[in-house]
Amino acid sequence: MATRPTRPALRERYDRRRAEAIEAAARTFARRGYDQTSMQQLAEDLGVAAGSLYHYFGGKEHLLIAICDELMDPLLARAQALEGDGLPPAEHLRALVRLWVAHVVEHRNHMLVFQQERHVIESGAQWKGVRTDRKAFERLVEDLLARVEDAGHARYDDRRLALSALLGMVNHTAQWYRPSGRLDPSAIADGYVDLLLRPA
Amino acid sequence: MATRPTRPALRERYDRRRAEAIEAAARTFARRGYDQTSMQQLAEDLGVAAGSLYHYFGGKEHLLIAICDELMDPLLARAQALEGDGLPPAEHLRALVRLWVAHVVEHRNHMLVFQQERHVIESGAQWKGVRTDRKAFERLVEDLLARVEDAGHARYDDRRLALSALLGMVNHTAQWYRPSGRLDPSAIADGYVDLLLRPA
DNA sequence: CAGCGTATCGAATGAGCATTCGAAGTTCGA
DNA sequence: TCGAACTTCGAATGCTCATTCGATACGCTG
Repeated sequence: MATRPTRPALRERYDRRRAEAIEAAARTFARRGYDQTSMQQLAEDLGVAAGSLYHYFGGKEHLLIAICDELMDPLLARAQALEGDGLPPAEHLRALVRLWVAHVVEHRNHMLVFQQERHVIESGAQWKGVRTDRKAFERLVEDLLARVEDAGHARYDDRRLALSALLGMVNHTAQWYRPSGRLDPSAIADGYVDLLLRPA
Repeated sequence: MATRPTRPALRERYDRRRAEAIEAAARTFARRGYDQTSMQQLAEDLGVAAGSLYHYFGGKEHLLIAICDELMDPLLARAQALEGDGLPPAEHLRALVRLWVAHVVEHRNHMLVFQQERHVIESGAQWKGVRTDRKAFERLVEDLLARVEDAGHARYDDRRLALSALLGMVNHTAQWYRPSGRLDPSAIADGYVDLLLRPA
């Protein structure tokens, strides 16, 4: 069962193999669904025996948790880092949405899994961290929208509705984005921001 | 196996029981997930034996198909009916989004299942009808957005991006809407439309 | 190169599940 | 009321799957 090597020389390989497994799992879960994917299939994708996965993960659900953590942790961290840059509200919003869309696009398999398995994540103590991160991120966006409004860059009948709309459009991007598509992540983000920013 | 009674007197009961099963399945699939829900549990929810469900449905997947059909068929039908009303573009859009949000809210369990099982629906011949309906609906919205733009009610850098944004925000509504919430479906719809309509 | 921490294997285990089906019960229509 | 159509039952079937575990192989480190 999941034991990180004590010997430093072995950690790099351990961490790399573990990350590869998460990446492959995200890809396969996104395509076939979490429940429809057996540990056997996952192991085949990686070219190892099924039992070997249990050296890196306590069980199948740990893979799911790892996928969600890989998705939310860096997103929240980057969004929080942006807070310190002291940008004016409208520019801050644009920068945040760009960063966010880029993250969604970069991790679209993670996103698809996250959305598909919403019902699992909503309940269960092992998911508390993921839920907390998501709430913190949404809170951060909401506060920024308030500042955008205060600065006169927009006027919403209902700010929380504007927040939900933004969450919906950005997260939905994972469902249709293709790397070979017409628009790059920045253009997509700007298109969204243009819908949200208009002088009062 | 699924045989609709020939005797008219029995059809009403058959149709009702079948519809109840679909409704209950949508509720439970939305909460626990399709794969995590056993036919046994579904049967218990309905107060019947597991085997009895097979009198109404050929198999578990038929329940899923029925849920998606119940979701898409009436939505597409209502949206198409609206086309005949000859409304000017901006009003037409508002009417369509109101109808659409109301439908999503009314069938939010169906929507959640539809979204969660996206990967199943994307492939497989038995899902062609559902896929066709969704495409037809999206096409209809896209054409309407074009008319809105032509009429000078909005100007999008990229119309398909505006379409994706609208799809994202409306469909996302199923994830947060609560009947006891602050906003009613019309107010939600109007909030979305306000983001999309602005003079060029 | 010896030995321990590490990594992988792969067969075995046991649980859960969708589906089947023959029997028993129920309801309608004549 | 009788027979046929319809409905429900629930135990049996056979499969898939997550997980375990003892054995084996590998590779640092001293």
